[in-house]
Amino acid sequence: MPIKQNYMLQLQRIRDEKDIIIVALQKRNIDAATLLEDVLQLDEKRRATQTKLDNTLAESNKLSKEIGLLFKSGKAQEANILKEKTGDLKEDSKRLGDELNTAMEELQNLLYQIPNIPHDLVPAGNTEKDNEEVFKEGEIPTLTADALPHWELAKKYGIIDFELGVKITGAGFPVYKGKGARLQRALIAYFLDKNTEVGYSEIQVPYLVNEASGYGTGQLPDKEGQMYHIGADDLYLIPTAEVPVTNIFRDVILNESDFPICYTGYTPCFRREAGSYGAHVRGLNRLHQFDKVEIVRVEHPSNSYQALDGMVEHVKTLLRELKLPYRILRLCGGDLGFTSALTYDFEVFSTAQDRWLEISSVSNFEAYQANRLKLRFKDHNGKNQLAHTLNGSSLALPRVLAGILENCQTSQGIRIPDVLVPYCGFDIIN
RNA sequence: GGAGAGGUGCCGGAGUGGUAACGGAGCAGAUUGCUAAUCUGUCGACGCGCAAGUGUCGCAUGGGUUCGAGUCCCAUUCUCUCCGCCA
Repeated sequence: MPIKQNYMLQLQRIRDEKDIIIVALQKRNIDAATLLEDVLQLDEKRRATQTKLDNTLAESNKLSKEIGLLFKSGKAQEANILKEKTGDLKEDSKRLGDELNTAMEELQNLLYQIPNIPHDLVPAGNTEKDNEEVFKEGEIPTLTADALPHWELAKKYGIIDFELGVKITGAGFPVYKGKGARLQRALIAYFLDKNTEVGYSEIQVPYLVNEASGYGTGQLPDKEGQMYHIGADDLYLIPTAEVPVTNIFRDVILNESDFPICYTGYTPCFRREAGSYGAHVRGLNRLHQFDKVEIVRVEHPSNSYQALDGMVEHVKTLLRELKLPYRILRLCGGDLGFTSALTYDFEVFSTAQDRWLEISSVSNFEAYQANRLKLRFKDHNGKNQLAHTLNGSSLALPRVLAGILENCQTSQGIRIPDVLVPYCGFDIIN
């Protein structure tokens, strides 16, 4: 009888460090005490059941073997006597097996409710107001009185058509035209080139993923309603390239020498954004479909924070070259993603809107995703350990575009940042 | 969409009801005077144990038959080949 083989390495940590975990999760404003207690109790029940089941099965295996040998040597009568003794064992093992599966399922459901444990650096706090600004760079231009927000500029120069998108699909699906479309393509190519230059290998992945992949990176079950779901085939449109790229490593056991693993990929991203309305979703601020270039790393646990810093530095160089004013925030516990241990958000300043727009989110998931993915590596002792996964946007296109339009507007038109000119083939939109 | 074949460990590949051959890779240990060879060991998950160890489960997935299932039955799924359709 097959027993479900869920991977529960998290359990060991909960057993060992329950109190530490409870304290750490308080940063997320979660009181996990009861939940963890339930987990431990259920775990105990599960282990007790498993021991009983193992013993029952061992006995019945032994009997079967004996029966086999008796039949072989022609002692059918003795064999038949033994046969009669197997009935109870069979019943017991069926009952225990069912109990075990139920316990494991319940346990798994509880474990899915536990978010990642925040890193020490994560500041306490509830909302985005409590995020900690750790870096700021770039000149915020002084705009003239007739400066326009990007959606007006987009209309004025005919480069983005929001209404047309509404006609074809609905709100949040803009149509990029002419130089607008070309600028998007230029940004994608530029980002991919910059990423590959520093060692990320370019990859193209599917835009639809199955349920297992959604669970692997943690979008499921936490963000069930945020992804577009194709019912007929039970597939999800990806909300980020993180999902397909990281799931490359689902059920994989790496060698230590495989590290570091660095991928970059461009994909469109699809998000339902259920529940977000209002002025803040105007123009390119919040879309249902947008383009993004992503970087993903799989690292040895001892190196993952160094890798995180490296990713942050790399994203900085992109914004520096684009000459956009930006800042970096260390997300507080309340704003931290479910699966992340430490996240840095990059925000570009939208001059005409007088607000900051998130354009990148760089995170270390430590072993959280690896636990779900069963992504491990063999350490020098031959033991399997969970690897660490990281990812970051480099970058999300629409808000970069908004930043360029608003910050680079002049009376002559939109001045394209120098680094993009070779990719665009023009230096001004007018 | 129709028809057929198939899914066995890291890879290759046997196994048609009695408890996963064999070959290779990688890794570890031992040994040998040296770009290497040889020998031995070596899959994963979970439980118990300080440990040595030991038990259970795993042959695509889920059920079923049986004292016993890789092997038989049912369902699902994926891959390949041919046909159809098609960028």
